[in-house]
Amino acid sequence: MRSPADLAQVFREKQLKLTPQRQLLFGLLHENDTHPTAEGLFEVASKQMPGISLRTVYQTLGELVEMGELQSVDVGAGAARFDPNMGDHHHFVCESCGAVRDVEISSTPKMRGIGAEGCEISEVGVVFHGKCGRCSQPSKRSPGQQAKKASNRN
Amino acid sequence: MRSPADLAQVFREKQLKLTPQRQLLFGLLHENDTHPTAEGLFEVASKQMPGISLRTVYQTLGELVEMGELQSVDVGAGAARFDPNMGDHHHFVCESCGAVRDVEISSTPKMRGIGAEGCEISEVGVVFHGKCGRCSQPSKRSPGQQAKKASNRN
DNA sequence: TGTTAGTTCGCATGACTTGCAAATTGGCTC
DNA sequence: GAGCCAATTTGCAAGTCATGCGAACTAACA
Repeated sequence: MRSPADLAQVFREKQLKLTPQRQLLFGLLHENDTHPTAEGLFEVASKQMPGISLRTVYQTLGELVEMGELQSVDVGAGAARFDPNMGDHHHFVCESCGAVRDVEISSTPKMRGIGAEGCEISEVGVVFHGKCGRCSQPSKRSPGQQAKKASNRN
Repeated sequence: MRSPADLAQVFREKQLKLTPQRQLLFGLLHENDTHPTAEGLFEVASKQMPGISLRTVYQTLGELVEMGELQSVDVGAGAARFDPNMGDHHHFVCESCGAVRDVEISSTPKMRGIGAEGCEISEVGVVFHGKCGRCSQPSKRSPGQQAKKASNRN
């Protein structure tokens, strides 16, 4: 994802208005690698701009995804996550605390066998499930089961 | 997934009742490799047992997943899919017709880099998105955009 | 400053799923 | 076969996540 300043440029080119709501959301996403949900982003945004609507957050995130400036990640645990990292990467989901992390993999998997013929693959998504470093250490207190609600944590 | 007869045995062992609803659902799942949604399975089941409740379908599917006789597959396109194939495999989703297919992959991806240390991986899910053989053939009429509703098709 | 197309926002709605409690029933004993 | 009881089914309500709609608002340009 570009810097907020670059995004302003892109918006101008596309004749999209640079509203305070959008600026705030761009900024929050840019400084954020925790893969927040729309709801999570809304909560943070609300603190800085009390009147902002959840509807606007969904709207803006949807636009950014359409513009290819943001990707929507579905890790199969409730709400969609939003990831400003548009590089080639995949995700790890901690099933204990719900945190989502970007990961690299050693090689992109290839389909083979029955299903492979005649299919046009446009995208491959790899999601690792397990326990993150913090949650798998038995000595320290686990962050607890928050997978369904965790939204803006690391 | 076991045959319906074997399942009856398993149920008896676990002191679970063998109701007509369960028998019907086991049978339908067993003869089905289309990864139906709960709703899709309910529609088929309703034809053979008009009074059956969608609630019961969800309930029964949930039990089978808990028992490890069935897996719930979230391909990030609306409702969860249910897959009686418990072997090690992954999925291909046609973004045109919504069909879900089992696929094998050449090797299971490995995490590396920043995210890898200290994480306990319990499961790796790979989902290929693209167009299936039928939908990618320009000569034939495409089955159309049904990804959000397709439930029990191949 | 005036205009206007693009935005925001609240509400309603839709899809999917689960909780709850009453009614029903499978499987057991007598 | 009758009776019992816990498991199951069922309908309804409700929760979560996401989007459509239309009125009110506003950024950007003349």
